[in-house]
Amino acid sequence: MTPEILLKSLSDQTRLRSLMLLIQEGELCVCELTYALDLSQPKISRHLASLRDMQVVVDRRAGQWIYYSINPKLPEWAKELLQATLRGSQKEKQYKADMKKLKSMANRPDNRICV
Amino acid sequence: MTPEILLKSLSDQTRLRSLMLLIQEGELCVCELTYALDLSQPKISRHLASLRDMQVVVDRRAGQWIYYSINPKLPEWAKELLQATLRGSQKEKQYKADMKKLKSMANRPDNRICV
DNA sequence: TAATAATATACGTATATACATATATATGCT
DNA sequence: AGCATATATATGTATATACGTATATTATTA
Repeated sequence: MTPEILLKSLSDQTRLRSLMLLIQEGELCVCELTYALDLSQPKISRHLASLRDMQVVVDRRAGQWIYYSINPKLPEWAKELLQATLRGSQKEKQYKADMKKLKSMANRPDNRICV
Repeated sequence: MTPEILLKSLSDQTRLRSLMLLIQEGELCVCELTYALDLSQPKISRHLASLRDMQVVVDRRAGQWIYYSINPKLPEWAKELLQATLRGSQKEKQYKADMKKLKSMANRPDNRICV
């Protein structure tokens, strides 16, 4: 992982919003992100795929659902960068709205691994 | 300053390389960055202007030279994000080469404010 | 096995971003 | 004033990136 790759992954708003939720929630499936961010499924899927390709996140399949989470193997500087980003994001309206929407989602798949 | 803006400013390699040198050196003029990064003057100038517009850096004129430095008013999370980026960058070949080139520059303007 | 749900991908298009080159502006010096 | 140096900007072009829509894939359930 290089700063260039990690920063590129954070340079798009959809990926940034997704990652901020992932940091907070541990792991989320595509449908949860689609709902929370109010964006189309292909759009979320495409951005998550690019995050996976860049090894910023990892995925695991659980039945129909594919759960994404921050790659635990990220180097320390990268994790700290993400945490700093989160601290900055938590002041933003958009971030707060996203979290609220996520929490309000009915029928969230609950077979997740708790983190 | 928002994460979106700061991260966008870091998503281009020229801006990233410039910022990494600025963090280390305190302040640098356009000609020093042009030399250290081995890029055209307009390219450096354009990117520094965009960093200034985004308020990531500030500038001051000293005679013919215009010195750029990290905006001291950046919020804490942003400074920490930049430091984390620096820690990641210091492992990279490119970063090391840039620093080496900078140090090797003859006739660096020396009327800088020490930081 | 058919139908449904969740996710992924392909493809054409639109937009943003960076680039090189040329030119303009500002300062210092003689 | 005239010239050199440092920096900035304008312009057209190329490239990267994101987008919407349609379709494919994979797993579950009836």
